[in-house]
Amino acid sequence: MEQIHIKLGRNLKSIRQTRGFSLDKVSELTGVSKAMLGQIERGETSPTISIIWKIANGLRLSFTTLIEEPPSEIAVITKDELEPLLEEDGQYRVYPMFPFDPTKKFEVYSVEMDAGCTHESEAHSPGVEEYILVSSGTLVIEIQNTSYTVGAGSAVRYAADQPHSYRNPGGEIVRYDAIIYYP
Amino acid sequence: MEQIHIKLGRNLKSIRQTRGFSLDKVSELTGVSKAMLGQIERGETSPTISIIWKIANGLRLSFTTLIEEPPSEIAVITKDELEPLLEEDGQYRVYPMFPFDPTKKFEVYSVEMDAGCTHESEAHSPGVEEYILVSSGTLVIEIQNTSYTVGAGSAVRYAADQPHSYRNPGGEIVRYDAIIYYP
DNA sequence: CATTTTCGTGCGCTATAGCATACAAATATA
DNA sequence: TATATTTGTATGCTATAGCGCACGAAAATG
Repeated sequence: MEQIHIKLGRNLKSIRQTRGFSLDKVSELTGVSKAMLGQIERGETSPTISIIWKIANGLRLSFTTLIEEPPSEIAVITKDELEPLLEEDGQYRVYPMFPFDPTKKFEVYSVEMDAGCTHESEAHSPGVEEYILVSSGTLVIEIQNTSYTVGAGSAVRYAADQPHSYRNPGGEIVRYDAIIYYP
Repeated sequence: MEQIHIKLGRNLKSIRQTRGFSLDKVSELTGVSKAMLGQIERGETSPTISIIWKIANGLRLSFTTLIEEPPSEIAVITKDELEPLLEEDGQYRVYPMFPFDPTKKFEVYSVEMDAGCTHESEAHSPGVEEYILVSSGTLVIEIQNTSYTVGAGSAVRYAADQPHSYRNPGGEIVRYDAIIYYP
């Protein structure tokens, strides 16, 4: 994950420049010192929320405008370059394809489960939903004492604010993609 | 304006408690020290954006969730308790009824113009819009070398990214409400 | 050109963000 | 009731956020 204050600096500088402001002008509008503004733009510092608030106020910016990723950027991720999270003795491997990002509301990862493997998952917070898309093998999901069998090409959605478990009963590896949505 | 870090602390504490987490648990989830989390909740400190980022990430919260005002609060504002911004020798008085708030995208103020007064306004940033509702008297707005006469009960909307001026040609006071929208 | 003004960065200093640790109160376990 | 365990707070200490000021480069003005 790229450092947040780098993003902040880039955004601030681009906003300032498109408006044709100097650091002095922004300092006057926001009450933040010119030197500090320069450091923020260069990503040399991680400002406090008070300073960010002053900047957002003085420049009449919404909070997210300062933090958000500049739109439409292409990101290609391959499993090879990712370090999987290993559980169940390495038989359950989680690849964080699109890790959680506070400016969004979800995260996406791919999972590989070896034959015969079982994985228990704790209850998440209320309102959290999981979307599972099985791409190969057959996955059994148990939730509220009921088992759901999901073959390759099928998908499930369920409220994840309760304990649930994944099981690969077959003889071959199971692969699925999971989307976790946070309300 | 209430200090932002007070709000942040309140929100964080309420989120933590509804999820039934201890400070230790949150510290473990976020990588932020327990002591710091306590201080943030008590509003004793203004954390840096890096820390807020860690918290949002660890708790799977959107950025705004931490900052936003708890919904549905009643706020009553009267002009009497507001200090107006005086311009044009006090003949042009601006009352900030709902000052800009980075979690919203607009601000609202009421204006009083004495008889014969004129006020010039600089061009705002691109995309900014102004909504004017005249409540008493007659206001003349000049924009792009064209004059628009707006009587009591009427309203105007225009792109404010160009110079514009307000004039009260009549013999009585003019009052109007203005909404400034920032894209 | 010479001179002034405007711009961004570098410097030294103070206040405070942030950590690890220790502590006191409350709750749980015996 | 005594003993752990878990809670939040208080205490130094270090790193750094944030300021005012001054500097050199660039642009503007004469």
